[in-house]
Amino acid sequence: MIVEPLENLARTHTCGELTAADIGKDVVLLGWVHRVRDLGALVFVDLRDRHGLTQVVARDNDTLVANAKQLRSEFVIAVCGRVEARGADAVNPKMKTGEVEVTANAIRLLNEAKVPPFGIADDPPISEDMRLKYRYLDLRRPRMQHNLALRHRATMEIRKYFDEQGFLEIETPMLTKSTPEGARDYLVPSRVHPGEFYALPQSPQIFKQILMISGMDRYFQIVKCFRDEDLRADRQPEFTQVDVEISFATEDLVFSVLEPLMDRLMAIVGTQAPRPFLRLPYAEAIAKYGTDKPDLRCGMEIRNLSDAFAESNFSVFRTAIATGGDVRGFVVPGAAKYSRRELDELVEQAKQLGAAGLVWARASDAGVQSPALKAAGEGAIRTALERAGAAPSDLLVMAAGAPEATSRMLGQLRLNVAKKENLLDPDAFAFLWVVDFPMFEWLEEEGRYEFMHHPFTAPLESDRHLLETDQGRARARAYDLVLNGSEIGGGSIRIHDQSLQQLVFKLLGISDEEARLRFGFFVDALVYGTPPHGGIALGLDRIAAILCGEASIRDVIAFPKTTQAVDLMAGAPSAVSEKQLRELRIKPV
RNA sequence: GGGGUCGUAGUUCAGUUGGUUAGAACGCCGGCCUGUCACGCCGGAGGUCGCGAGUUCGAGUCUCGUCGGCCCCGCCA
Repeated sequence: MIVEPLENLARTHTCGELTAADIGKDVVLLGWVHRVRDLGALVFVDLRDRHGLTQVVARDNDTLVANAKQLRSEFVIAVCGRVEARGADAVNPKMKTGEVEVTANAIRLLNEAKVPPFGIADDPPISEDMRLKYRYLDLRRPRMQHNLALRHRATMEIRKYFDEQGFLEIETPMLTKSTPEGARDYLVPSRVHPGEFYALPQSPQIFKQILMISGMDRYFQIVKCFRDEDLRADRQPEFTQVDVEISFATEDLVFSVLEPLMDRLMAIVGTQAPRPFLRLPYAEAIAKYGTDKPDLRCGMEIRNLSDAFAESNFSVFRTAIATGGDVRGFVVPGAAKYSRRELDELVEQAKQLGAAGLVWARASDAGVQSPALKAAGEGAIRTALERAGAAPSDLLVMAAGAPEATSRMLGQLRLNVAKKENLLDPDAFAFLWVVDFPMFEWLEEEGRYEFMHHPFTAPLESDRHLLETDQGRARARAYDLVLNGSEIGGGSIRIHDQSLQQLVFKLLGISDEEARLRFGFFVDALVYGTPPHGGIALGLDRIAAILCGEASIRDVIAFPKTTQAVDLMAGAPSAVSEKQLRELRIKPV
C-alpha cells in the first residue's frame, strides 16, 4: 500500500457523528488509525479524529482487505464507504457511533506513522517526561483533547461575557519595562540599545491602569504573563491571565461583574456558582482556616480554645497562653475511631509542619480520652470538646503557640486530614472572596515593610490614618477570589490620587528619585484626571484545571514546561550562537 | 537554595538477604482466523538496569557523586 495524495477528497463527516440516522449514506472519513482488528478475510479499523471513533470494516474485496491488513496504529487514512447498520449482536453500546459502521469501498493511505513511543489507543499511564517530550502524541489522547476543548469553551465564554458587559479587549506590550519589585523578570536584550533590556510583563498592571486614565472605561484582556520564579503544579513561567479593569469601580461593582462570569464558567461543566459569594476578611481566614485561600468544602473550622485551658494545670498550654499564645484546634468528623497508629501519625504530621506538639481528645463511650487528660484535667478537656462542637464520634486536635503560626499549622493539617478522609468533593465548587488584606507585610530579614499586593493598591478609607502611624495594621482594598482552596484571582481598588501614591512609595522606602525612575510615566499620568478605578486578574490556567478536574495546570496547557522550566519537546532554553550574542553585545558571566 | 520521591525492554512496572542466563503485561514483528470492538490463537525479536565512581570474589540491589521527572518549603507585587 502506497502513500497517496489527498487530492479532492473532502470529509463528509467527523468520526464522532455517524448514527443510525445516517444509515445508507455514502461518506468520506479522514483520520488516524486507532486500532486494527484483523480477522483474516475481515478487517475492522477503528478510525479516530478529535470528535470520536468510527468502526470501518473491510471485506468482500481482496485488494481492500489486503490493504487494510497493512494499516498500523496512527497511520493517516481516508475512508470512502457506506454507513451500514450493525447486526443486533454487533452493536457496541460503549461507542457513541456503536450502532453503525462504515463498510469501506476504498481506503487511501495519506501518511504512514512510525510506531509511537506510547500507545494513544491504550491510554496507559505514561510518565510525565515522556508525555512532554512527545507532546504532539500526548495531545492526541482523549483526555488532553477534552481539556483543551473545555479551556477553549471557557475562553470563548469569557470573551463573550465581557463583550456583553461593555468591555473592550485591548492588547498591551509584551516588550516592556522591568520593575524590580515582585517576581523576577524575564529580560529581553535590546539590539538597538546595547546593554539595555526589555522585560516581559509579570502582568499588564500599569498599562491597564493607564487605559483607565485614557478613558477606556472597561478593559479586559486574555494575556500571557511571565514570572521567573520556581514552579509548582499550579505555577508555570508563562501563564495566562484574564486581566480586568473598571473605571469608577468599587469592590461591590467588581464582584458584581465577576460573580456572574464564574456562574457562566460553572455552567460549562453543568453546575452553578451560588451568589453572592461569601466575603471573608483576611484576618478571619487566617484564624479559622490558617490560610488566605481556604477550601470551604470540608468544614473543620479552627477554633480558639484558650479559655478551656487558661486555668488548667496543663503547663504546656497554660504557658503558651500566658505568653500571648493561643490554644487552637479543630474537629475531625467521625475520627473518634482513629487507631493509636493513626493518632500518632497525626501528631507526627503536626510536628513536621512545625508544631511543638499536637494534643488530641475524644469523648466516646469509653469516656474522655486524651494524652493530656491527666495534666489538664477532665473538666478542661470536656470544656474544649464542647467549645469545639465535637460529637462523641469526632476527634478534636489542638495545638498551642503564637496565634497565627498555630492557625497556619492547623490549616495545613486540616487540608491533609481532608484529603485523607476524602472530604473534598471533586464535584463541589466553593467560591469566596477574601477581603481586607493587610496593606504591608513586614520583611524580617530586610527590616522593612513590603506591599502585600502591589504598590498601586488603595488603603481602606477607615485605615488611611494608620498609614503613617501604624502601617502594619493598615488594611488594603485588595481581594482574592478563591475556589476550592485555590487562588484563582486577585485584585484591588487602585490609588488614583498622586499624593497618596507618592506617600505609599515613601512608606515602602522608595525614594522620589527611585519612584520617578521606575514609575515616572505612571505617576505623571495620574495627575491628568485619573478616575477612581479597580480590577482583578484571574488565573485562566488554574480555572481551567479546576473545571477539567486536573491537579496540575500543565494538563490544561498545550505546551507546558517542567518544574525546571524546560520545554522537553522544543528543547528550550538552549544556547545561542556567538553571532547572536555579539549582535546583542552580551557575554556570558 | 532546602526536603521528599521516582528512574530496569518501545511503554507501564516486578525484581526477595548482594549470587546462575534480569522477568511480566501491553506494544512491536511474522503466521492463522468472516463479526471483532482491550478480538482470539501460535511463534519471535527486543536491555548501556539514567550516568560516573566506590565497596565486594560478585552490584539492578549497598555507598558517594551527578543528571532528569514529579510533589512540597523558601520564592511567586
